[in-house]
Formats: sequence, structure tokens, C-alpha cells
Amino acid sequence: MTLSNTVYEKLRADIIDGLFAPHQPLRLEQLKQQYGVGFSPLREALNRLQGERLVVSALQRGFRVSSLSVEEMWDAVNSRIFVEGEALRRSIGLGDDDWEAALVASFHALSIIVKRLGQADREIDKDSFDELERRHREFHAALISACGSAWLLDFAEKLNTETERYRVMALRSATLRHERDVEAEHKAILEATLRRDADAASGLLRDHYHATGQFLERVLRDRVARAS
Amino acid sequence: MTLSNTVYEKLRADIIDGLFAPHQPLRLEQLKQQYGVGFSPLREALNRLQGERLVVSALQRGFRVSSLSVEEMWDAVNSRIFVEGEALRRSIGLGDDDWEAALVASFHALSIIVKRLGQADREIDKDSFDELERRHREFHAALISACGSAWLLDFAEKLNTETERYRVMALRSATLRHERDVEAEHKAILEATLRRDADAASGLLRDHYHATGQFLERVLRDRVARAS
DNA sequence: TAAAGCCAGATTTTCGAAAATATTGCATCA
DNA sequence: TGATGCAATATTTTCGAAAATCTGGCTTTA
Repeated sequence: MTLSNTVYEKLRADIIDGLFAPHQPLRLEQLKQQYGVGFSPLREALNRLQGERLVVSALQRGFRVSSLSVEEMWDAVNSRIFVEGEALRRSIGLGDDDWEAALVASFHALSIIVKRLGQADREIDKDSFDELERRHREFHAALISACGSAWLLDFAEKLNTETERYRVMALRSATLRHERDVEAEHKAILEATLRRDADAASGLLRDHYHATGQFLERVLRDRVARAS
Repeated sequence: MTLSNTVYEKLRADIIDGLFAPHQPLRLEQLKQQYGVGFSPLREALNRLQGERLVVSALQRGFRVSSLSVEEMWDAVNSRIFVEGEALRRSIGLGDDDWEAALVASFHALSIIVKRLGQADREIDKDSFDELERRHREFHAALISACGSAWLLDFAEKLNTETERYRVMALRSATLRHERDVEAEHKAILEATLRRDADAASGLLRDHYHATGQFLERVLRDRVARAS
């Protein structure tokens, strides 16, 4: 691992995590202290993150964390529905037994962590929270992994990163709770996929993301109202 | 303009142009000479290009130009059909008079350069060639510019860059000629779009890109056969 | 002969200083 | 007072040297 790669991954995780607030300037001197590396790896990492839209740069004014908004969130959610809906259809058409097996496995792994966190009434620690996010990401990735298009997978990953920032923020603020049974939605998507019903599966996936979008919008508007 | 930005744009243009062959390693010392800048702006530019998939990097082994293949080309072409087809539908639904005016203007500008180059039997100079590519890109960008989704536009741009590398290579080798009337295809897309017929327009766009894909495949296979 | 170890040269990666540029606070002037 | 210019400071950007790592060829060894 090069320092450049390491600091890229750390910065990426920290931005998604909300350690740096949206729109906050990222001062090189401070980052240098924080991550214990020189300018070069930092600037390389920031240039890469720029391509993922996690940071934006202004000429001679350095980098800042990109901002969040209801409009951007909906664009990301709707694009995700569009891209992953198609990728899921293709996966259902092309996926073999290994794909099915990996899909079932990733759903199961997600169920386990969901159940464990559901039982515990205590505060959820960061590690568990990270694992939940990871398992969730892996389940959705498994659904579309057999689509056969590197570009669709690339787009889906970018959109997942973007929406992950909103999800993390929403679950952190925790003032609102979903009333829905997310686990049941996942299960329904899985079952439609396994019986190779592309229309049903992509429809359920659409509903799933759309419901998430509505939840995120409520949280975002709540935060804005609270702040003013 | 920072040096980093300048060298990024130059490198990008030169890779698309085929100045560096696919899969060729990009040695920093050589690039330093060639572009007259130090390591830092070069590495920053290369890190950004990595995000666009124009270069790939291997740990401690620097950067190389990403490679081209028939499979990758078809993935890019099909993804383009998918993404731009939807973006065109949305543009047709949302576009206002200004959008229509700009669209007609960009088609006209494309027609002019096509006619000029069609008349001249002489060798096409680099500037004219670049202008043709630019006008072509701008026409296709104008079609989808009113789609209202920053993400779809972002994806379309990435895919255009990717396919541009293949187009440039194909038109350079020039051993094969299209038998089709590309200008007529553009005109048909424009007319369907202006009469707000989304099904017809996106169907024609699909056919247009698919025909281009078939042309590119012939050229690619011809090159491989020629090389062996 | 083939495999492993090692050295020299080539190359990438990282650092901190220097140059270029932006920002802030203060003084000056109309 | 309010705008403008200037100096001091903060910050980004760039450079070239140094450190780390890889590559290819040579030698040694079994």
C-alpha cells in the first residue's frame, strides 16, 4: 500500500462518516497533522476524491467537502433506481449458480447483523454501525454483480457512495425513525430475484430506494428546520 | 489556471488523440520533459485521469494508458445507449425553447463542418478534425442537456470520452469507410426530438450508436488481423 | 542446468522548502 | 463614513532532492 492510497481511503471513509462537515474547507496543513503524511499523498488523494464528487476544488483555493441537498439526494436516488434496475434485470438474465449462492450468502450476513442490532436496545457502537453499512452495501452489490457491464457497476458504486453520505447522516441524527420494515423489503427483493422475476425484482428495488429517499428527505428537512 | 489543471487537460487530450498507445506505460521523467512541469502536477493529473479510466495505476509501478478492446467498446456503447436514451427522453419532456434553440444551433454548426470536410478531398488537417469531434460532442450533449439530472450528464460525459478514444483511432486508421450517412442519422434524431417524439428519438439514437459500434468493431478486428 | 540471491540502475513515491497566490486587518484618502 | 490600497499572514501550488521500491542481469549454489 502506498501512503497515497491509504490516505485516500481514510479521507473517503471520514468524509462519508461526516467527520468533515459538508462544504467545509479541507486545509492541507491540518490534514497533514491529522493523517501524518506530506502534501503529495494528500493532494493526490484529494484529486481522486474530486472525481468521485466527494470533494470539490476551486482554483488556488484548495479543496472543500462537497455539499448535500434535497435536490442532489433525489437525483442520486433516482439515478440509482434507473441504473441498478437495469443492472438487476441483466443480472437476473445472466447470473449463474455461483451468483445465486453469493447473493443468498450476502443476504444472510446482512440479516444476522440486522437482528443483532435490533435486539440490543443499547447505543449502537461505531464498529457495528460500519458493519451494517458494509453488509448492506454488499447485498446490493451482490444483486447486480452478474450484470456483465463494468460501466453500470461503476456508476452504481458511485451512486452508492453518494447516497451513503445521506444515509449515515440520517441514521446519526436519529431523531426520526423509519416506520418501515427494511429487512422485509430486502427479503422481497431477494425472493423475486431468485425466482428470476425481473419486473417484480426491479419494481421492489425501485420502491425500496424510493422509500429510502422519502425517509432521507424528511430527515434533511427536519435538520434544516431545526437549524433555523 | 494551475499547472495541474493545464497538464491534466493536455494529457487527457493526448491520450484520447492516441499520442500515447493503449497499455503504454507513462514514465514520469519523460512526461516531465514533454510537458515541462514537475512531478506534483503530473501525478495529480494522472490521479484524476485514473478516475476517468483513461489511465490505470499499479502499486509502486506507476501509471499506464488503459487498454482498448472490442468487449470494452461494446460495454461503453451499450451503456451509452442506455444512459443517453433515458436522458434524451427526459430532455424531450423538460426542455424549453432555449434548449430547442441551442439544439438546432449545435446541429447546424455540426452540419457546416461536416459539409466543409466532405467537399475537400484533400487530407483533413488536425484542427478540422478536432473541430468535427467537438461539434459532434456538442450536438449529442445538447440533445440531453435538459434532462435535469447531473448524474446522468456525468455518466454520459464519461462514456463519451471512452468511446471518443475508439472513434479517433478508427477515423485515423481510415482503411475502412462508413457506408452510412451519419449526417442523415443526426438529422433524423434532431427532427424526432423537435417534434417531441421520445420513443422515435431514443430509438434513432440507439440505432445511431449501435451502427457506430459495429463500425468500430470492424475497424478493431481489422487492426488486430493486420497486426498479426 | 535451474533456482535463488544479490547488486546496480531505473522508476515511483514522499517530503519539506520555496514560489505563487489568496485573505485579512489596518491605514489612508476622498 | 466608506471605499481603496497596502502590508502581513495564511494557504495553495510547485519543485527537486531523498527515500523507497521495482526490474533485469549476473553470480552463486545445488
